[in-house]
Amino acid sequence: MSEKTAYHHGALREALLQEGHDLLAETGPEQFSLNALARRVGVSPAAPYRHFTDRNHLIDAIADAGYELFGAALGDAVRKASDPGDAVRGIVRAYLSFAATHATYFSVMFRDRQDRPNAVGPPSFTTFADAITAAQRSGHLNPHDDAAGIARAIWAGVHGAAVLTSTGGFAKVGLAAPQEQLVEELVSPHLRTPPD
Amino acid sequence: MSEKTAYHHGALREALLQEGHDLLAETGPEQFSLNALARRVGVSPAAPYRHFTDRNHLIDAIADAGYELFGAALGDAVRKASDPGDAVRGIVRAYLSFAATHATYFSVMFRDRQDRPNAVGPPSFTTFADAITAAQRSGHLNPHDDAAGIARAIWAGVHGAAVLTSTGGFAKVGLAAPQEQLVEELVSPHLRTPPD
DNA sequence: ACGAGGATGTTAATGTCGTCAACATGAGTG
DNA sequence: CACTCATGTTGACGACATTAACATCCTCGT
Repeated sequence: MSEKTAYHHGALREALLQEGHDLLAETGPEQFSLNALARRVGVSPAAPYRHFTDRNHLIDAIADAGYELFGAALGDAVRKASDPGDAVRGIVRAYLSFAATHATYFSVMFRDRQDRPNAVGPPSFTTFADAITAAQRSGHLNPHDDAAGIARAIWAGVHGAAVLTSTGGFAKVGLAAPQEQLVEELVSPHLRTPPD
Repeated sequence: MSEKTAYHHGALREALLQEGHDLLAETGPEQFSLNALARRVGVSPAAPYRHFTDRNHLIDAIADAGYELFGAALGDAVRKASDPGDAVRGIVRAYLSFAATHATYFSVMFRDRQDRPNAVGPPSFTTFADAITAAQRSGHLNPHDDAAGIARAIWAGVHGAAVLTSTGGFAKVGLAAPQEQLVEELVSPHLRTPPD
């Protein structure tokens, strides 16, 4: 029960993560204010410190939630693919989609922390390297470089494309392009006609 | 003349830009404090407001200085190249070098401003598109896509590589690689044997 | 049932910050 | 030599992050 002033919020941690994400979407990571978040959730400015040691740890926790969503999206893309070549295309598409759809998570996931060990370990990214390796082994990728090199090139390409699209870098020089076209441009230089 | 408490600094604007860059290198853009900078330069906290409307405008001005250096570096690389194919390689190498050597500028150039028109217009980037177009016209690049598509792919690749190298993304999954190798991996998929 | 204690919130205080208004200085110009 | 505009200073305000000391209440062992 309880409908009046409950001294304890009950689910503060989750509320902070959820509303924190929304506030982050409105203000950006720099202007993000812990006090404002507390106000929004209806608790005192000191309350969040019972759940997060620090303003930065709260943002990091939100980033972690993003990493989970991200990893799931990439994993799904790989699982749904019909063959390893398609898996690479799918993972690239999923990467770009995530950056566009969950821009808030994306921006917070890749912000560089100066002091702390910068960002948490994104285990999701091994998914990437694995998919590339599988595709190359099955003969869908150009074997003239080693798998690690192709993984680097594709990962760099898709990450750069995500950043330059979301920050408007492409648009600013008249290079904006629809996502599906980007996927092709990023992947096809590394593909070769699959063997039968 | 003047060796004691000069009421006027004399070259505050430049001092703020220079020391601002150094402070930025130490603290990162988030922790960067205008008061601390003023202290460091030896003026009152309000003095910078005579030269910059805002904390953000000061950082933007530093970013602008970075854009100039960056544009010059890319331009030099193109000028020094022996042929258009080499120009592409050179520009990619210059991009990665800049991100590594001038990490402070780089990080501040590409931070996304939420409110304001995000970042200034980087005219340096047309250099990029131009070099790609020239290389393709001379037959050094694979013509199966249009020039804009190749420009997008290479730009995205090199930008992503710069970011993932400097933030440690590559290293974190055991994909770190020396710069010269990266250059090859990013450029060669788009090259074809030049015509004679 | 009940009471102790830990988890979770609150209040109050500290020091820093960004920013502004009001005032001071001083260099150059008529 | 007086004016004036650019450049600095002082002092103040409100917001912020963070902490210490105190309040509430849920849970669990008895």
